[in-house]
Amino acid sequence: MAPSTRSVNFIRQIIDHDLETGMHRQIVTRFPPEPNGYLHIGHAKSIWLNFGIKDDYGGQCMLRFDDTNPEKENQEYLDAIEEDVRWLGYAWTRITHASDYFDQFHDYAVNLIEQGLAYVDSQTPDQIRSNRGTLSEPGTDSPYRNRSTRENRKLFHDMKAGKFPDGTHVLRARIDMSAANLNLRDPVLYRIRHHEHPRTGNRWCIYPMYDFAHGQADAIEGVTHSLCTMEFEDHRALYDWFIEHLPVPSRPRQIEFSRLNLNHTVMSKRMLTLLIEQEYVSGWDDPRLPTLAGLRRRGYPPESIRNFIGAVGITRKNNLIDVGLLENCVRETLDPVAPRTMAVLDPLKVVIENYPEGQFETLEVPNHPGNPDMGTRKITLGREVYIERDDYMDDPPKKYFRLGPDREVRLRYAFIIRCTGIVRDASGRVQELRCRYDPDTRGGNAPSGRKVRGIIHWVSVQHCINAEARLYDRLFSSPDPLSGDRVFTESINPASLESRHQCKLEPGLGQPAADTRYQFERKGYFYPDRDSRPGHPVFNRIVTLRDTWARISRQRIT
RNA sequence: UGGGGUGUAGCCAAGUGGACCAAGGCACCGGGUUUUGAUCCCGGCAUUCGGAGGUUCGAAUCCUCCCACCCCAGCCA
Repeated sequence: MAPSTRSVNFIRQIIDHDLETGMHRQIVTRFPPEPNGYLHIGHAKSIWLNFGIKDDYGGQCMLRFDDTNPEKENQEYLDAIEEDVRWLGYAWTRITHASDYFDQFHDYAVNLIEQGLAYVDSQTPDQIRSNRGTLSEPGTDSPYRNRSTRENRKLFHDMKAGKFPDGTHVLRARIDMSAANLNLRDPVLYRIRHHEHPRTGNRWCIYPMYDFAHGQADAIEGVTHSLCTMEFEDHRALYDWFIEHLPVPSRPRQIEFSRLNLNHTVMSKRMLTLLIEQEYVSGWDDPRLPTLAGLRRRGYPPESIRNFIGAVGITRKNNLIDVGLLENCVRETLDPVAPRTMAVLDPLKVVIENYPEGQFETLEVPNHPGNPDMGTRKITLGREVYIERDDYMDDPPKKYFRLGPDREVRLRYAFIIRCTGIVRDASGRVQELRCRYDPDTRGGNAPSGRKVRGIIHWVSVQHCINAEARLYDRLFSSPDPLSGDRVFTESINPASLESRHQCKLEPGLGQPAADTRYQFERKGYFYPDRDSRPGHPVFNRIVTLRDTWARISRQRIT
């Protein structure tokens, strides 16, 4: 982005101000995922924001696992999250866990009890709910709200000691049951959960709620700006209440921004989990998913995701961003660096009748037309080649520049050929093309001065390798699958994955370079999948090239 | 009918009362270059900022009212 167009998002403006006024000397942020699922591109926004601030301001950023609910969290997720953050290109100052501070949180809770600001409530969950009131009516005080400090201290101690079953008591803050902000109606601080925790094992049977853990963890870590998404805005009053009433070591400030929404996909962990469990997709790293693991497997370079987030920006507005913008970001990062190669995804055999049988010739071609530094490679041409099936039409429409009966086209980097015959199978389907080539048109321009508009890619029948290509498209046909009253899985795009098993590739692709995304000329960017086996390469299509012809032919139809 | 937010082009998004008859990106529409219908390049794309009033010499920016959309009633985060 040019300097003149660069603007600073509202959070950085706040930080700049806090630095100028001397409120802070160093900025500390944190990225606080709950380890109950894999990270997706929405998290990338938060990661980009928090770690980006750390990097640009010479500050600190913690990777903090918000592990306050042992029933949903596990080690697999902890590991995956670390890997994804690292892959995205960020380094944390420290890894921490909310559970690192369980002792401290407990002491804070006792502190509130001593101040008369917390009490043990022994109502049932149903009673608590119905006594909370509604959006427009105040709640009702719990009959246990006025227990003595002594009694509360004892009960809380017994909760901690494991003397009660789950759900029998909770510790609540004593704030205001008639507050307009529901979060202030005596929120639950601790609940009993006889459940093993991935890190603290069986040491605890009471676990703090998010609201009671998050801000205090921020304060303990010296977080200066606690950045979270808009749905926590109503919680800020509670966040501040704890900070004010507890002897915390610092005073963090919560600032909210809006989460990222992408069209033609779903982002919520609940929906992603459902797609995986019901096997609509193959797992958390299915290349159709917006998870970081999925995007990584698909072939998205981390840089392209960072650029995308930067392009989208940080605001407080609801948004639904066009996935086309993401696709544009990959193309933009891949175009200058991806080595070119020719690959035929849907092969149609062409026999060049006037090319001598058994004869081959080698052509030296550039790996990147715009960057000679990327070198050249040698490819082989012979009498038989494969071309793309849709580079031939029996009855070509206007503006179709490719092959048709008695039409000419250039084989990229090689000769001009003319289609002189069509071989069909019993059903009439084109099985093979017979062509003649003009030996004077090798490589450069035609001596006759003849211009051929169409250039198509090809591969030598005798020299290509067979491969599988997985062509991905958006997972949902609907731009906003969760809207409307249909079940969201009904709008899953049946063509979101198309596997082609008979692709013909240049032989060099048998051993693809490590971590390299290739451009299959005219077809898109491709990345080797981990399902590849010796003799059976598998490539994922990251994204197609921009395709003006597809647009023109679409217009013709509509 | 309670509280909290947000409204600038099809999608994002700058703009923080005066050089705004409003940046930039994506998309879209032209045109040029091109042995990828790719890339690249040039041009077009809001007399108007959710609406209506008002303050001011001057308003997208301030005030008033109205409208629309989003979030909140887990012992989830």
